[in-house]
Amino acid sequence: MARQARTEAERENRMRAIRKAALDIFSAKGFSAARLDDVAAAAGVAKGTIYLYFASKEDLLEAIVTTTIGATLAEVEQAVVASPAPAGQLLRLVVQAIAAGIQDPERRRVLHLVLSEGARFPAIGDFYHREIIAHGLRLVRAIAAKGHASGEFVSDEIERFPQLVFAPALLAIIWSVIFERIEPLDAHALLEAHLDLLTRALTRRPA
Amino acid sequence: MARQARTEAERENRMRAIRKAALDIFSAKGFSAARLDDVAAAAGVAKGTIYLYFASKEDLLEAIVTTTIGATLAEVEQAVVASPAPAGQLLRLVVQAIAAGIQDPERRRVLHLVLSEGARFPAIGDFYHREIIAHGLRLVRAIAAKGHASGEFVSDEIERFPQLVFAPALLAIIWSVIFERIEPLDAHALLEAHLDLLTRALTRRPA
Amino acid sequence: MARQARTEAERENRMRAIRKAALDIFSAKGFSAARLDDVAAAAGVAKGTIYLYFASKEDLLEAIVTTTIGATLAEVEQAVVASPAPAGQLLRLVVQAIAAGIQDPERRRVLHLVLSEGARFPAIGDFYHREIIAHGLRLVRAIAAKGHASGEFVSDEIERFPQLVFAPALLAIIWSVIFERIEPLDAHALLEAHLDLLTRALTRRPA
Amino acid sequence: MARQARTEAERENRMRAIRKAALDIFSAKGFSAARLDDVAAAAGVAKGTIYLYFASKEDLLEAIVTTTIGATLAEVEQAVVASPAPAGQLLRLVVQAIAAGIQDPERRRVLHLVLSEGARFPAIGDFYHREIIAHGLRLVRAIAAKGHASGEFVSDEIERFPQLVFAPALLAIIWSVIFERIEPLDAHALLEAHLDLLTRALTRRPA
DNA sequence: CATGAATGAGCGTTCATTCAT
DNA sequence: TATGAATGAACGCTCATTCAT
Repeated sequence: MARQARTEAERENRMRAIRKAALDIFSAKGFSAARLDDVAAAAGVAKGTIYLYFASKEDLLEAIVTTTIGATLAEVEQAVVASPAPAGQLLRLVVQAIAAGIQDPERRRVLHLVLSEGARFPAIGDFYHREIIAHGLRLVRAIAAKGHASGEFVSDEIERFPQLVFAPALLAIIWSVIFERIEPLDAHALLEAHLDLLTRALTRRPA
Repeated sequence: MARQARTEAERENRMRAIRKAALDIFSAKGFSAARLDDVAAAAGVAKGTIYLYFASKEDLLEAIVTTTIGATLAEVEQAVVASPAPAGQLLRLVVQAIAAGIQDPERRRVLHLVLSEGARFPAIGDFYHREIIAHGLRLVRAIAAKGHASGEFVSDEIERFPQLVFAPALLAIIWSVIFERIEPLDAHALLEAHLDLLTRALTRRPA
Repeated sequence: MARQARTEAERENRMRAIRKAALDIFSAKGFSAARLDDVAAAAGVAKGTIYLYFASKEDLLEAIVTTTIGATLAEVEQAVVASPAPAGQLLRLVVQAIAAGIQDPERRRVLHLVLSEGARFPAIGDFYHREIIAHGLRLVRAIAAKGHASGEFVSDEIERFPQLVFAPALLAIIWSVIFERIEPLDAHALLEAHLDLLTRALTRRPA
Repeated sequence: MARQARTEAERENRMRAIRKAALDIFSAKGFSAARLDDVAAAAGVAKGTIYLYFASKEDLLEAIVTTTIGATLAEVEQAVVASPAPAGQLLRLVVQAIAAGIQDPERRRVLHLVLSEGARFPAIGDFYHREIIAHGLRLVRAIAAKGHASGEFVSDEIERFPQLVFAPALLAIIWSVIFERIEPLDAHALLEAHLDLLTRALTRRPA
């Protein structure tokens, strides 16, 4: 029998362990095909124990997604809001934050889960849009508006479609899960190149 | 002979109907959660009939993916190979072909299936990489090389990372499946903006 | 694999076999404690087959009850309605019909199921009251009224409480299931005695 | 000593509370379907505590039955044994004791438990027969014999089948659990009518 | 003693696959 | 070839029982 979790901290540890195990199994097999037996085994608990912490398999999936929010963007948001730096530099901060964010394999797996299962579980799509996507888009739009207003940016594409800033990161995540073993991709360098292109396309060049 | 031909045509029709139905169901529920009962019902055949045409549920999934290859890129590939047009224009052709390719909801569903299930079914990942991805990357690389050699393109980012050309399309597909209902996205305009940015960044022509 | 039931008659046979097996198991273990594995084994089918015929375990229980209605009382009802015989004799017919009805061990088991599980499954209580109880009470009341009107019966107890006519049968059923092995009870003789008492009490003829 | 006594009293209180709660839950859901979680909650103790007082769920069921013996019949037995009263009057006492006994809803629930689960748990059947049934039958037989011997009773039906005296009470219990909500039944009046019939059938009438 | 977290066997139900017709 | 009844392994979830605290 696993040590009983009587304090709140122990409880939280136990939940984390189960979520971690579930993420591994869900990522490997897909949510539907994953078996809670395997999750339990991976977490080192009995099957029934999972239900002491999560109401259902689906609830466990949602817990995985909702507890793995990157603080990354939030920090950047803070830093950017009142920064006097030029827009180009702020954009660089954002892309670098994204790059850092998808460095962690665990977070990458969570993101892939969102992409794979989000369509079937509206709660996940809603949550992710509300907590992550919306913030990211707002942030990019703010920077784009600033750059546009100051004359630093020559066009408004990323103001209209801030998603363009994040698209390569999305591709990197998917690539790492599906095609990495066939043709490796240096996600970091990819985002560097992306940033270079973005910067060159947006910022006014010296005469 | 005629009888054989008629039978063969009927066979093909039947397979198509099953694949079509399966795509609908798989997309709606996810591969694992989808039930062949529903597929059979949607295809208007008995459950056992499916097994006369496909060896297993997984085989059916692979058949869906492998038979829905866009001829689009192949055509473009033909057109581009010996074209005397400037690289920027060729790139435009490619992005427009991509835009056209993801216009069709059916193909979008197939692509989402690849993204969702590709990780679990190497055959799908392999196939998709070999038949679609590799072609696309090679095509973009060829254009990039041409543009670079002629001095039309000032940098080599998309030669090193041709994936950057496709990333927004990928995002559009995923967005349409997960976030469309929350926040609509005009995929066509998105790709237009993407092309503008890309062209400007690569050619660095005066604003 | 059990022979496929393609005709309606075969289907009905299969259903009957499953119901029969379920009755055996439910009676032996109680509805809740009974396992469908055992039912399937007893019926000679695979577990999944049960679900081709019954929507759920509970549905199977209801099917057992609703398909084992004694035609007995119905026949008596017919016979009694327009009979010119004295009420005492009609009452005798009813009690004898009851006696015959609980002779069959299978029907006795069904009745015990109703008594044991009826409290938890209102549908069963409703059905049984509507299809069996109500008929029986109405029948007895009609006889009692007739006897009373003609002066044959000197009192109205069984008109007010027709249940009194059936009570010993109920006891016999329960006794046979719980106490028979400890102290046997001759249900037939019990009902005979009951009828004697009843007749004497109602007609008050000299000893 | 005092400490021991207090502890013992507390122990008994605790057991009573658990039995009471268990009776409620077992009655509502049936023994098998009842959950000890609910019993514990209803008793205001932790689930594990139940096992400090009862060896198992089944043991708890048996405890409920064996501790809820009506003192009623025992009292009557005492009163009847050496009474000079006529048999008819003694019979009246017995039936009234029965009526009083099933007035209490708690005892009615216990009786229904015995009827529902007695078939599956021989210990319960045995106990109930030994402690309740046998006494009741012996008592009625004694009265019947007395009445017969004295010439007060004209026949021996209830000597041969003393169960007939109790049958309506059994029916009343079952009715209250299953059919009451559909068609109410006045148990007290039912037993009154039963007694009237019995008395009229048995006792010699004045010339 | 009391608690309630943990266990793990168990069960109702599902569904991909098979096969008799 | 097509059907759909039958199969039986599998899985999510439950809950009586145990045991560390």
